[in-house]
This record gives sequence, C-alpha cells and structure tokens, in this order.
Amino acid sequence: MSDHNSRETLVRAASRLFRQKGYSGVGLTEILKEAGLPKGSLYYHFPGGKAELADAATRWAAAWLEGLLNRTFGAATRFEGGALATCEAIATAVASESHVPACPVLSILQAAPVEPALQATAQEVYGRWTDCLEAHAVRLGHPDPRAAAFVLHIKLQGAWVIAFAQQSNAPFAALAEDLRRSV
Amino acid sequence: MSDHNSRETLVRAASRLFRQKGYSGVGLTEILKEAGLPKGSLYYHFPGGKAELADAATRWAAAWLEGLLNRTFGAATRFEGGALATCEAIATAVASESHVPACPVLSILQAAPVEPALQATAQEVYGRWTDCLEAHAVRLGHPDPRAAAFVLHIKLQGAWVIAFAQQSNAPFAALAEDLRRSV
Amino acid sequence: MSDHNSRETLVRAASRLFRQKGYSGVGLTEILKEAGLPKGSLYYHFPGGKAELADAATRWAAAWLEGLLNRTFGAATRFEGGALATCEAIATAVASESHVPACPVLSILQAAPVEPALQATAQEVYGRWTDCLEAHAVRLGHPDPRAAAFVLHIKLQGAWVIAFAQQSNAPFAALAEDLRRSV
Amino acid sequence: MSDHNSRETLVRAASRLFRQKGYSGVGLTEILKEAGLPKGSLYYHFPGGKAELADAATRWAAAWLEGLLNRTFGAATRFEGGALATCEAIATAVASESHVPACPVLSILQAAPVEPALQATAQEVYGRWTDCLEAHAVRLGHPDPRAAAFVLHIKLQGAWVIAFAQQSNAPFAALAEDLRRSV
DNA sequence: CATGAATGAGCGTTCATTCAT
DNA sequence: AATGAATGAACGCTCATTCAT
Repeated sequence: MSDHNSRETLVRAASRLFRQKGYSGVGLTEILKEAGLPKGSLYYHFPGGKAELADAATRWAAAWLEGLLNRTFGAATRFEGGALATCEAIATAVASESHVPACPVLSILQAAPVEPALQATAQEVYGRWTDCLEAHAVRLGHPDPRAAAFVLHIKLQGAWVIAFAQQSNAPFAALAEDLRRSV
Repeated sequence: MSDHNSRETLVRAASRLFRQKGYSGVGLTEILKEAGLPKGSLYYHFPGGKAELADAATRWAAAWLEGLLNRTFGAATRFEGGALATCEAIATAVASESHVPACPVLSILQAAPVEPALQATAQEVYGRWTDCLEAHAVRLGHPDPRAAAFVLHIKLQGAWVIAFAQQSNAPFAALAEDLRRSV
Repeated sequence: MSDHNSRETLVRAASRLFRQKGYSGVGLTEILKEAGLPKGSLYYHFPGGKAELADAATRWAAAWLEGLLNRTFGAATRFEGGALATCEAIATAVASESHVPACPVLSILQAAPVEPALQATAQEVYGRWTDCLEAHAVRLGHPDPRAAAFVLHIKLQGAWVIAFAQQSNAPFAALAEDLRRSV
Repeated sequence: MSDHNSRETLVRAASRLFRQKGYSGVGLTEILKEAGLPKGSLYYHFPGGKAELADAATRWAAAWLEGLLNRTFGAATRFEGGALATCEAIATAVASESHVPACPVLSILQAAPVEPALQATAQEVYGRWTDCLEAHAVRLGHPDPRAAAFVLHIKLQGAWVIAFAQQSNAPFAALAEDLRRSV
C-alpha cells in the first residue's frame, strides 16, 4: 500500500521534472526531494536506477496521453473532428499547469546516446500513439489512415515543442486553425 | 587566426554534441576532447562558460538553417513550393550525417529552467525562423502570411523531432507528401 | 532443519566470498544472492550482522583447517614429516578449487581496525593453529616444540599468501622442498 | 612543485591507510582527509581513480622495501647473513610505527577480483622482490639461488602476516632465530 | 520463525568553474 | 593571448542495517 504510493509519488515527481528539464537535467536528489522520499527508497522501487525511473515516468505519462486520444477521437464522427478535438485537448492540458510541460517522450529523447533502453522506449511510445491514431482513422473511414495518423502525430509534436519553448499554447491554437482550414 | 579557428572548432564540436545529447547531457571535457583543445581554452573564448558556448553553438547552427530557408524559398514562385523544397532540403541535410541531429534549438530547450538566457535564445531563434518564413510568404503573395509561416514552422519542427527519435528522415517524407496534398 | 541448512548455506557462501575478496570487498547482498536466501534472513541467523557472519565463516573454515592439521600430523612419526604432509595437504586443497582461496583468517585481518571483534577472532584462530601444531610437536618429541610450531605456522602462512597472489600452489611446493632439505 | 607535493602526500596517506585496512576498507574521503587535500584533487593527479592511487601507493612502498633489501644484502657476505639482516630490518621498520603495517602488497591482494590491474601489480611486485633476492643469492654464490630467494620471500611474508595480526614483531624474531639455526 | 520493504550515510566519480602564470 | 593545475559541489548508486508483520 505504502509501496504503491511511494512508487507512484516517485513516478509523478520524476515525470514532472523530466518533462521540464530533460533526463540529464534532473538529479535524483531533486526528484526525491520533490517526492518527499528518502535517498535509498528509489533503488528499492527501481533497481535499474534513474533510467528505469525515467522509463516508468515516460510510460505513465504516455498512457495518460493515449487515454486522451481515445477520449477525443471516441467522441468524433470524422477523423478531422477528432484531430481538432485532440489538438484542443492537449492545448488545454498543457495550459492548465503553471509550467507548460514538454511531451513526455521529449524528456528522454536526448538521453538516447547514453541510455539505449530509453531510445527504444521513445520509439515504442511514439509508435503506439501513431498506431492509436491510425486505429481511429480506420474506424472513422479515412481513405489513407496510416499517413493521416503519422502526419497528425508529426503536427501535434511540432506544436508541442514550440508551445514548450514559448511556454504558451498558442502553437496549438494555430495548428487547430490550420486543421479546420484543411477540412 | 588561430584564435578564430579555435573558437570555431569549439562551436562546431559543441553544436554537434549538444544536438545529439542535449545541453545537460554533454560535459565540457567531452567537448574539448572532441575539439582537440586544451582544458583552459574554453573560458578564454567563452568567458560565460558552458551557457555562452551553447548559445554560440545554437546561433551558429541557426544561421545555417536560416540560410537554407532563404535558398529554398528564394527559388520558389509560390509559398507551397518553398515549403515543400524546405522540407526536402532539411530531410536531405539530416540524412547526410551518420547520426540524425536534432534541431539545434531542441538542444537548449530543456536547459531553459536552469539557464534563462538560453530560454531567451531559443525563443529568439524560433521567432527569427518564423519571421523569415513570413517574409517569404509576404513576398510570394500568400493571403495569410503570419499563420502560414507559423504553421509551417510547427510542422517542420514536428517532423524533425520524430526524425530524431527514429533516426530516419521518413517523417520529413510524410510531411512533404502532406504538403503536396494540401496545395 | 531448514534453519540449520540456511545458516550453514550462509556461512559457506560467506566464507568462500570473504576468502576471495576480503571482508570489506564483499557486500551482504552478494552473499545472500550466492546463498540463494532472502534479504532479511541474515539478521535472523546472525543478529550481529556482517561481523558476526564473518566471525562464523572464519571459525567454520578454521575448524576445517584444524581437522586437516590433526589428520596430517596424526599420521606422522616425526614433526618434520607432519610438517611436510601438512604443506602438501594444503597445497592440494587450495589447488582443488577453480579459484585458489586465501587463508580464512586473511579475509578478516584487514577488517580489524573497524571491527575489533574480528581482530580478536583472527588472533584466537592463529593462536589455536599454533597451539595445535605445538601439541603435535610435543607428542612427537620435538626438542623445542613452541618455536617449531610457531615457525612452521609462519612458513605456511607465507606460502599461502603468495599462492593466493599467484593463484598457484607453487609456493607450497617450494616450501615443501625447503622443509625436506632442512630435515 | 605543489603538484609534486600533493601527489606524494596523497600516495603516502593512501599507502598508510591501505596497509592498515585494505583496499576496499578505505574510502577516498578518508584518504583525502588524512592528506588534507580537497575532494576533486585526487582525479587530477590520478585520472584512473582509486585503483590508480592504490597502484601508485603499492609501488611506492614496494620501492622502499626493495631499497631495504639492497641495503641489508649489500652489506652481507653470505646469503644467510643477508636473510637474517633483512628479517631484522623489517622487524625494526614495522615496530617503529604505532600501528604495525601489513606488507604493501597485501593491501591490494584481495581487491584483485574487482580490479584486475591490481592483481597484476601484486604479482609484479612480488616477482620483483624475489628477483632482487635471487640476484643477491647469485652474487653471494648460493648454490640454488632461485629456490633460496623464493623460500626466503615466502618466510618473510608469513612472518609479516602474523606480525600484522598480532600487532607485534615477535614473528620476525622467531623467524630470525630459525634462520640462524639453519645456517 | 522468517522476511521483504524501507532507510540515510557513504561510496567512487564527474562536474563546471577559477586562477596563477 | 592562452593554459593546465586545482577545486568542492553534486552526480548516480550501494551499503549494512532496521522493523513491521
């Protein structure tokens, strides 16, 4: 019970910090301080250390985003409508926090050269999101579901990167306008 | 002369490494070793230390990209043609190296919380690229040049992030296809 | 029963590892893993922790060596013959394993400054071996049993240290040749 | 100049502590505190870290012992006389300090499984001492110089180990008496 | 009787930086 | 104009140990 809570507290704190400063920019001391946990507790929950924690944090946030995709597309009747709703939902989510967080995968992307396992995780998560979008495109009868899913994912990532840089959700608004125009 | 060379060697090495591993993921020792320069020479050329070096490296690579934009759009007669040419030119550039490098700004994006000056640089560079695209959109008679420039920048960044993750230029190809379709 | 087995398994694993890497060079995690026992079981069998385990492991191996001394000297009719047989028996014993183990006392010798109890154990075991040799010297009519026992012990320890360093029983062979010569 | 001093101070402190507690039993913090040097200075003088420091400390003390061997044997006219003088000289040397130090090689012997380079150093130093004794045996006309050197080395090491355990030079005295008897 | 969850001090090492020359 | 010697804070991680169950 307390085990479960400690682990989840750790994952949440790690996710928040990694998304703000990146994998190499955050020390374990900082994460543990934020989580309010003692130094040694990390290696009980994550024997693989920092990399395993980052992996868990990335997957945890990735699952949240996949849930968001399923909700926004689940309520849509056309792919274009789902795309627009998703764009707006992410815009709302990132703007709801005091610091606009980067996409969770971005955090571990540049750790790849030193932690190959995280590179694999990043690719896996990106792939899962695209697959998820593709499934909805198929369901909604899009003529070219694979390309539509891939390109939508690309556009959303672009908006997210610039939103993170500007600390504003304006890029999502601009993308939404563009998506509306293309319909 | 040797001054100029040392400085440029340093900037090139730093740019390459930062784009691969991110600001926090690269140590000064590694950069100096890659540049083949002595330990103490960094603070002679860059009194501001690591942050100033990263700033210079980012601006140096940013200027290269701005040149690329001007070349690809300079040869275009319509904005859509310039966008497509740019997408293909970046795809070619990133694929020409053994390791697909991230956008130079991405390197310093997550250093922002600890190095505010780099946050400002990131925003400035992103702004300059958008402004550059906008100027071409105006010149080529686009009806909504500001939005067109911003959205194109967003899309290119998205393709770049995923290209970096996948270590492939496939995302640029997918985006190019999409740009062709939208015309 | 299972209690007895767990304890003995632990002692054997500890003895083997301590004799290879020394007291400070072996972690409890490693010992428990080698013994195949759960994390918390150590402090049930050895409330005194690592030091008590090392003490038990040293005494266990020490008893084995004392048995060997009694066997080799028990079959001897002169002290010199017993000394030679002992030298050869230890040479055979250490060479029978894939890694030539150090004398069990050596493992805890350098832990002395931080674990005074182990220093006492080391002296006690060394003393017991010398006493054991002396008893045989007396029984076999040696004119100066105390000195003969002490010096033989010294020589055997010397051969053992160098055998451990070289991972070979050649030093025992050289000592055996010397013992033969001196007769 | 200060470089030279810092390095030598470090080597002396390391040698003293390693000979007392063994390689794994001494932390770098303790060595640096004893040497009165700041934390980061170690890696400037010894980029290879703890293992390189231990190697240097072992070789430094080994050179001292080789000098002692050359002095004691240099003044001898027969091998037996040199052996006796050496035994007494080491006895005097170890007893002159408040804590009887172990042979410098003993410190790194049990670090071998985790630091293979130190195993090689240990064998090299042991070999050099035996070679040194052999050279004197040859010079002094001993009929079997190789065996005489090897066995003398073995005996001295045995006396040293037990002297360390007992914190007394009595074992050297006993060995000296034995060497006198054998002449 | 036996254990696995949890701890904080300490480990060896790397860091960006300073400064005398 | 340019550098290599030197620094101490922080790094990720392992340690022997405790204790509720």
